[in-house]
Amino acid sequence: MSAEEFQNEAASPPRRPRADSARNRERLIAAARAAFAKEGAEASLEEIARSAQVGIGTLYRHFPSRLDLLEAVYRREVEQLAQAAPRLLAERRPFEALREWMRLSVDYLAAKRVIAPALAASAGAPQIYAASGGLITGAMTQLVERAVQSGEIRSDVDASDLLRAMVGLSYSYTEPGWEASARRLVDILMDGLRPQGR
Amino acid sequence: MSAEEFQNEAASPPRRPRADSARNRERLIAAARAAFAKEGAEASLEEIARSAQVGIGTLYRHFPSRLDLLEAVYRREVEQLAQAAPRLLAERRPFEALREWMRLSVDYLAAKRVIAPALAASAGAPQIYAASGGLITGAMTQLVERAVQSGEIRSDVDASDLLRAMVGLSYSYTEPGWEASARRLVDILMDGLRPQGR
DNA sequence: TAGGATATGGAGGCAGCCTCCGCTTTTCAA
DNA sequence: TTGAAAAGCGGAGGCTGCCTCCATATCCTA
Repeated sequence: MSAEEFQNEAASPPRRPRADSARNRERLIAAARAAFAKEGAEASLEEIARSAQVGIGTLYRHFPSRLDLLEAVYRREVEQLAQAAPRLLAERRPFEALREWMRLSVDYLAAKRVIAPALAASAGAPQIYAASGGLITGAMTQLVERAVQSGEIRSDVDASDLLRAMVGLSYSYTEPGWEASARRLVDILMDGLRPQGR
Repeated sequence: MSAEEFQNEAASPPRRPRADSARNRERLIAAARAAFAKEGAEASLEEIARSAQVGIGTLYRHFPSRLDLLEAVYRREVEQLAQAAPRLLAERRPFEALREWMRLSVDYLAAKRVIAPALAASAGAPQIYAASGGLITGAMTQLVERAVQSGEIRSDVDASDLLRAMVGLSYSYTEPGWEASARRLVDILMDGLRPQGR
């Protein structure tokens, strides 16, 4: 190891990241989110850079591969979904919080639907899913526990039941109108969750 | 309608399709099958044409879109799987025929796995799936009935049970070693099917 | 405010998509 | 068998997207 390298490692005081860099990163994620939702995982990266008003080189520095960008979008989606749980619980009654959260999760499934096949073709999928699974389950547990405690839903369900139901919702992925159908099913499910039927 | 057109429709003795055309079509399907299995649904069409030793123009005439080619490969796969059932039943004992057929179906799932996401992004999926579902169910029914009749498997199962099990097998699609795992599960399942446990 | 670290963006080279049309092969009627 | 028309072939060419590279611009720290 050379002298400079050693110095780099030992003495470098970590600079604050540049403001424009962070801003461009955000723009890219937002543009990518929209593009992937609209065009699928094969959306043109040059088009994404254009719509983020950023050079193609900038896109590639932040996200060296398509998968990196896909992953960033997915991660963001998961984080937002997880963060929504406590916010919803603070804002409304537990039952409505749960219902609203389930609705939000339909968007999450839309993202996952796009990303899963792309991710499947690569290594590194495990870590991403493991992290996201934990966040989702945690959020769900909060919501279900509160709703059970308040007596607004039956007490013999837990987060894993709803998780399974969500997977079921997403099973009809390939159909054209699946999102509308999934939303309808959320309502039905929520009605079914009320103590002693309605 | 013009005079020529009328004549075309009424009096034209249908020419035999050209031999080279049929041959090239077969070559293309075979090359595409290999390429899609190896590279996924995004395999290069020019590469497929090259490996079929056919011009790119020929590929496009036979299969105007990537989806058409994908569909032809899938349809072929389904037909072969369905045709394998009676052949296996003629060749070996019903239990072994069923086991072998289940193993073959892992390859079919591999094809479906590649094609489903591509098909999902388009219209026209319904007809394809409807036709394939019927063929598969028919083949399975034959195999199960014969194995039950001969007393080689328990009598309280039917084709739809196995179909469901197959879907379950394919559930872990995204994992890297899913094919090996699926094959192992086939064996376990077959053991479980023996009358009174083994 | 200067100077260096950091980030930008787009030109350019490459590959894949798809169309178009001049040329070749096959079929069929005589 | 032959010859002409139908059918099919194939690849050049135009276009778009992928990704790299580096001269230039911007930001952070002192």
